[in-house]
Amino acid sequence: MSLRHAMLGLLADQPASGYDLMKRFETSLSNAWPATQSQVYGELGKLAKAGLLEVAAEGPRGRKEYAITDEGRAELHHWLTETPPGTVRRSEALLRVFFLNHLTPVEATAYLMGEAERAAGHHKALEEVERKVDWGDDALSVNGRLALEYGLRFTAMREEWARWAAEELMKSRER
Amino acid sequence: MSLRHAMLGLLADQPASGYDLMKRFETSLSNAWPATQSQVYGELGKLAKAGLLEVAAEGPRGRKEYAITDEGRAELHHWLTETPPGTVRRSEALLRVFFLNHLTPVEATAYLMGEAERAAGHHKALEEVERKVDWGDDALSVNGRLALEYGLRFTAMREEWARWAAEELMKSRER
DNA sequence: TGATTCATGTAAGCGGTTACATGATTAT
DNA sequence: ATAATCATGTAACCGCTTACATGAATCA
Repeated sequence: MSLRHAMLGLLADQPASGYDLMKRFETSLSNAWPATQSQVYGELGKLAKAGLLEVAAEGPRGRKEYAITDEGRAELHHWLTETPPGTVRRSEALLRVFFLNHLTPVEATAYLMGEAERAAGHHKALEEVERKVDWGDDALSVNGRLALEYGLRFTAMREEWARWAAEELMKSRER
Repeated sequence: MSLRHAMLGLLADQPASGYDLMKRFETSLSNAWPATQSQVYGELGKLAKAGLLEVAAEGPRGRKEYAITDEGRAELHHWLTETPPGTVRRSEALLRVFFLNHLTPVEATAYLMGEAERAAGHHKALEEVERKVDWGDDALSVNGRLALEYGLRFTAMREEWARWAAEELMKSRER
């Protein structure tokens, strides 16, 4: 149930509509926890019904601006401090590694080199973000930079690993 | 639809029952693609109906041993070589980083240090696996070692990042 | 006036988790 | 005997994705 907490976290900074939240998901959270429009609107309704949010204002085009309640803040705090983060991680890319023996050496190497390039591309994209965003000293900038650094280290690690793995495979094929 | 390909990949090595597959998921694939018992049995039925698997033999206790068909092998090969790996990665741990500003400095640091320790623990567990498994020169050993190395690098990276992030947070709080 | 942006919602379907339910065979 | 292991299946539920559906307000 991380989506609801992601939304509570965003709304803890300032009130927003579903539409606003979607934009914020796309720009900041998309690499950690993507969400779709229908999901966001659905969850807004549930959170309001549960008393964790309330409709603070209504605007043109049926716009509903949601604000977090004290109960919502308490739930966010509880989630952040009392519950251990879920650790279930699925990686389709890693899964494939287990089946590389069903490919020819050429195909397997091609896959790993492709992985290296995908990681490198992702890394470059993150560097681009780092350059374009003007980072302030505000809380969101600080947190965003921490998350970005995680992404940079992760993509770098993935590229290095993939190149290493390609070499390992070649070595073991020689034997 | 990675589960079906994970199952095809396992069955490409040798025929197995649902029960066998479950054990293999638990030992080798659990870190890349966990699966539950009900999922495995359900998918076996679907794959057999689709002609990618067939019941090769029946044993005691209603045991059904499934074998991959040529069609199944073709599908596995197609998946491995023609389709790009899905890249959707959700990380609850990273998501929380975006909301660290809603915690006190003490709480936030505690969270990051906890992350570092969780990563270190996971790292140690993988080292334990490395020590206990007797790695041969067979295909599964080679692939397994590649995947294990990925895990080792990943957990090391996470620990380092978390310690770095905790320091960064302290620095920015001083200002 | 016509395109773009803002804005909200519903419905079908899929993959995954948890829990329930049953029973045969083998090892102690 | 009885406990552990082997073995298969079903049902309810939840979160997420995709697609559909509608329309008001603003900008060029």
